[in-house]
Amino acid sequence: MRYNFKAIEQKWQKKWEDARIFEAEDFSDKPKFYGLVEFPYPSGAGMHVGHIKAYSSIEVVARKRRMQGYNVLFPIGFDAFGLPTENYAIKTGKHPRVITDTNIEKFSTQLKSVGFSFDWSRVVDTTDEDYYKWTQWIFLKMFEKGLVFRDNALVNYCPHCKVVLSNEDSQGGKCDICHSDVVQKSKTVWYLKITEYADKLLQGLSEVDYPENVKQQQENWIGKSTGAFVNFTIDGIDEKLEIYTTRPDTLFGVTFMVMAPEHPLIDKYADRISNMDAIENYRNECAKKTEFERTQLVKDKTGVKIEGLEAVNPLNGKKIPIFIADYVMMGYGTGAIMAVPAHDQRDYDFAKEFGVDIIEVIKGGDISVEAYTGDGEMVNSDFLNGLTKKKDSIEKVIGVLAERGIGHAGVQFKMKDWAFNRQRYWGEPIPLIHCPECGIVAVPYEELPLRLPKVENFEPGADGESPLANIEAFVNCKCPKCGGDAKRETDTMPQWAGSSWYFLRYIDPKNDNELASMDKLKYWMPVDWYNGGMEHVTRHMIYSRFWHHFLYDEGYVNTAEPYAKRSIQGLILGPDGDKMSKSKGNVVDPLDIVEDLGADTLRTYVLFMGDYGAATPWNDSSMRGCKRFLERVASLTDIITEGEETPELTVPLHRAIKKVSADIEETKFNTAIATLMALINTISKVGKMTKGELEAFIKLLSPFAPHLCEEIWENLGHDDFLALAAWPEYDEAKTVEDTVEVGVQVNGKLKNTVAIPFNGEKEEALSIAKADEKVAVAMEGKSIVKEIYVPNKIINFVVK
RNA sequence: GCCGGCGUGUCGGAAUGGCAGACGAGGCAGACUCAAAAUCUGUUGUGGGCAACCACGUGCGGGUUCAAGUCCCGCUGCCGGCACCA
Repeated sequence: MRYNFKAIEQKWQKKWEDARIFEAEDFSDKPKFYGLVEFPYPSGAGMHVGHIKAYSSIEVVARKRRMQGYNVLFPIGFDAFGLPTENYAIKTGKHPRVITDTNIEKFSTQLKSVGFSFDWSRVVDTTDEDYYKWTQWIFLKMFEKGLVFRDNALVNYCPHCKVVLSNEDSQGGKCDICHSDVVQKSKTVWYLKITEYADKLLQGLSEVDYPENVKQQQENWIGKSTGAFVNFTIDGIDEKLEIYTTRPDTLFGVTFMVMAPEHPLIDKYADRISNMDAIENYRNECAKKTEFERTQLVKDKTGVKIEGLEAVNPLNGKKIPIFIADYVMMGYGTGAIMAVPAHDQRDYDFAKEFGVDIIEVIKGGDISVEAYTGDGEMVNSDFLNGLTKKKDSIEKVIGVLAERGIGHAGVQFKMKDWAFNRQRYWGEPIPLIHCPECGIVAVPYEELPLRLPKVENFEPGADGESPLANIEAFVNCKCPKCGGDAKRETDTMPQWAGSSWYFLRYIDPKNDNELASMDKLKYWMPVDWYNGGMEHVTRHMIYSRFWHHFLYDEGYVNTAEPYAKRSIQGLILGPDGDKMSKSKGNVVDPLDIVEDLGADTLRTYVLFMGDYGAATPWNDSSMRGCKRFLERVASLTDIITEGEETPELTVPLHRAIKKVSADIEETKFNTAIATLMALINTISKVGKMTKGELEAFIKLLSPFAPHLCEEIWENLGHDDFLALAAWPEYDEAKTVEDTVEVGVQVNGKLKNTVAIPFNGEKEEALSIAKADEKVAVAMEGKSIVKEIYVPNKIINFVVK
């Protein structure tokens, strides 16, 4: 058969679409499989090779599952709210709606040209008002449950994008969108209380099948620590200074206190502080630093002593100085710490800088050199003296603190609440109303969706206000509670809102009454296998697990965890080994490859190019090798011979079925394809194969190169779809030869290989090995000390 | 600093403790061709040897084992994440 990929690919894409064979059936007696890929942001640039790699994995699994008799849901949609579209709208004057529709159209055409077996009848678009109605609905449910709150606090702010960012959106102190340095700004913003779910998000990790590094990264991000809250007092005032510590066992070693520069107690007692000028100066300096700069200087501690206030250690009544220093953050714990220089390196550095006492309470280190953080005998510590285990000391001291009412055990999380509003147009309007009488009031459910109003100008206001703030018809409204004049919230939700639940909508995309029906959810959930990128582990994956846990608690979904299994694709690098980027000019356009070499070659290559999880450079000639392979497959129709079986091919074929089937399950696509390449090499040497053998071959290849395989299938006389044919089975007995080649070693050095009966007896195997000339030469004149025989693997003679 | 992961030919990469380098690319040689491309065949870890063959070889040093790329200890380099988190 000649391999005319262009004609073949167009032909089968049309046939699949016309026959609607990839549309999932709700409810069915077949076992279900829900395979999910991260839906794309429909940018104007179109598809990237990274999309192809990301989608090809679940594509292969989904195609295999269909052939294995599963009812498969493999949907696609568009995560279309976001800044690039809005910025493009500002630049061109086109409406984001128009831009989004154009881009979705473009993406759909491109995705179809690669032949992905998506269910196109369930497409969701997060910017569709029938979709974001439910995004707003979930938000209101959270509001009802007290998970939405407003607070004035220091937030991450991107001066370039003029927008407030969440912690997840400003990792490493850089804006996730434009990569400018983020600054800290005091602002009143909306938060979602994700921290209330921190423990559940942590616990849930034990019941899902995620790669170990993914779990670890989430654990790290959540950052649970256990310790104690302790109330120090301020001398002479009826005021407590609460701190959080993981080392309450060192309480007798406290020699000073440190508060974050922004700590509210400073302003409260400003009149008692004699050096407010110095303190204000220091605060100003800190405010000027970016988050990044503030975390840079690890060794050189700065700070100012508060003159006029002294703290009292609640255990021994000792008076100790209080400092402010920027190594203590307002956003973690209570914004104040007890400092134990003898047993904490940061406190040690600070104490050395400021000449504060260092009191050893745990023996074992040399505190004249550095802080000691290990275990040891407690000293200078009253009732703790003599204890030697940290665990025991902590337990005892927490008991005493509780007894005396000055402290208690507690946990802290590094994860912060989710700053949830953006001063932007192209997002879901936040369905809340500010009423001068009633306060914050929810938009009634029956008024959802709260639609984005038409505007002319998408520019954010100079004072950091959302473009919606200028639309009077939108802003001015009646309070749903009291009926009086009120104003709408004008900020919109962040980009991550719509993607936090989209996988639920695929299950019931046209439901007007609920986000998805419970019956359908019970049939399809959880997602059986979700593939995506590492960059979403501490963003989208955390957010969507949070929302899903919430929906589970409220009884709207049937599982706590949304994703049963997660896999990660590695980056495709440019041919030069650098990350692909327009500025470097090393970007590969997948559509060019579809045009020049075909979709089947592209699909096969992105999975063959290397370890699926690793970053791999692009290589054009290596891809042409995949094209050559497919051409050889096409030509197999020329060597078909009559008969049931080609004896020389039986074992290689059964082995390939076993290997390819197993490799796909482990995302080892590269070795699955390599197995088929090796098999075709064997077939070429044999020079002939039966129709049945070719059918088995193309079934194995079809998830990777479906168009070509369908064409061959049709050529072989079938009028049904190969995509729905049965996945081949292997016979374990046929995966082994009667005889096996095993290596024969003398003192661990390979001397030769010999043919031994499969699972042969030791005596027989050893005598065959000894009869081998090279082995005999190597052992000549020596006596055998030990004989090792591992059936079908190795023979080793230890000689002296 | 802490937590992960990795280090194998010219390159991408294979190897449940059991014949290191599957498969692909690239190179070299040959066939076809006026020629080139495409295609096909052979060859391709390093060193030595005309050869059969011999020695060496998975970042470095040690260890366990009949046997180590794989397991253990120490070091080193790279990648990713977290980070004055109290």
